[in-house]
Amino acid sequence: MLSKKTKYGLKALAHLASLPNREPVQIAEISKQEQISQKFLESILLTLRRTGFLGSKKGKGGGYYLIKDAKDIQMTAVMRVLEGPIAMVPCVSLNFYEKCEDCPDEATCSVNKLMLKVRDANLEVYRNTTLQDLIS
Amino acid sequence: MLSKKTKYGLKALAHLASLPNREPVQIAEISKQEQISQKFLESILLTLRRTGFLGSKKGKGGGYYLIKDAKDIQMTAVMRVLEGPIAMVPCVSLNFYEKCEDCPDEATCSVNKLMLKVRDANLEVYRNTTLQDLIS
DNA sequence: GTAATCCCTACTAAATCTATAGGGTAATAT
DNA sequence: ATATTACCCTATAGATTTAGTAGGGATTAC
Repeated sequence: MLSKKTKYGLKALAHLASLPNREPVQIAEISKQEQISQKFLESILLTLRRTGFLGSKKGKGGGYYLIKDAKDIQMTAVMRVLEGPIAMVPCVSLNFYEKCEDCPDEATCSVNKLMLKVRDANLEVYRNTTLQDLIS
Repeated sequence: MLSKKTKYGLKALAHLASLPNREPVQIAEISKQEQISQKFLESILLTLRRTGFLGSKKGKGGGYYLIKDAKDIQMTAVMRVLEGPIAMVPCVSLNFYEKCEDCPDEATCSVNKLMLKVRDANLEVYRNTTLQDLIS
């Protein structure tokens, strides 16, 4: 299940990407238009700023704006930041690899086999999808 | 994240599929070999029996056994029973479709767009993978 | 200075996951 | 028959995660 955090984060990014320019947009504005709890959205946008997707401007007339072109923002990066590892088990994760305690041998593990395929399929999608592809 | 329920269920199915015949195997045996809490495994196997993957035999010499050939068991079916819907959001689910309350229009929703691709990629994997493919 | 706006930490209610407890029921070997 | 084995079923509880809420602090435009 996709978390609301990811869902809201994606919607916010798409919202910003669909604007003609990169003027700062206030949290309240996005929150209202996308029907998201303002305080929750606040923490999500903060995360997206810290991880390099957004810039922000304080004070009156401030808000958040995209730092890069929408076509240069891959879903792999967005999903990892918002949803966490793309792999469904740590033993097939590229960026967060961990051995399973209970699994004696990955090479013969049925779960590993299946989840490896799933990870590859998902990576393929996320790598080939940019923020730009989600708006239009 | 893959739930332990699914992980254990897959391991149990693979365990049964890797045996030369379809003699009943006791819960305790699977539990021990695959390092799974016996009581938890018990409830998982029960689910798999109720949903038509396993048969069981009571009394001495009893246990669980596969009802169908491993090559005839698609991962789509297994995953739906153990992990739930394959789609990450209900609005792109084939079997559990639900409209999002907060989303005015699916056709222009960025989350919908992305999750549709992800669902298709995952379905492709699960449809083309059988239990037989996981043992080798 | 003041109002607007983002920044940050801590806390909490609810849901979900991962079991565990404790028996009940059916089948089998003898 | 009876003891034994093993599956069948419900309820509950601890741990973790999710989805917020509360409350104030810092910065900027005017």
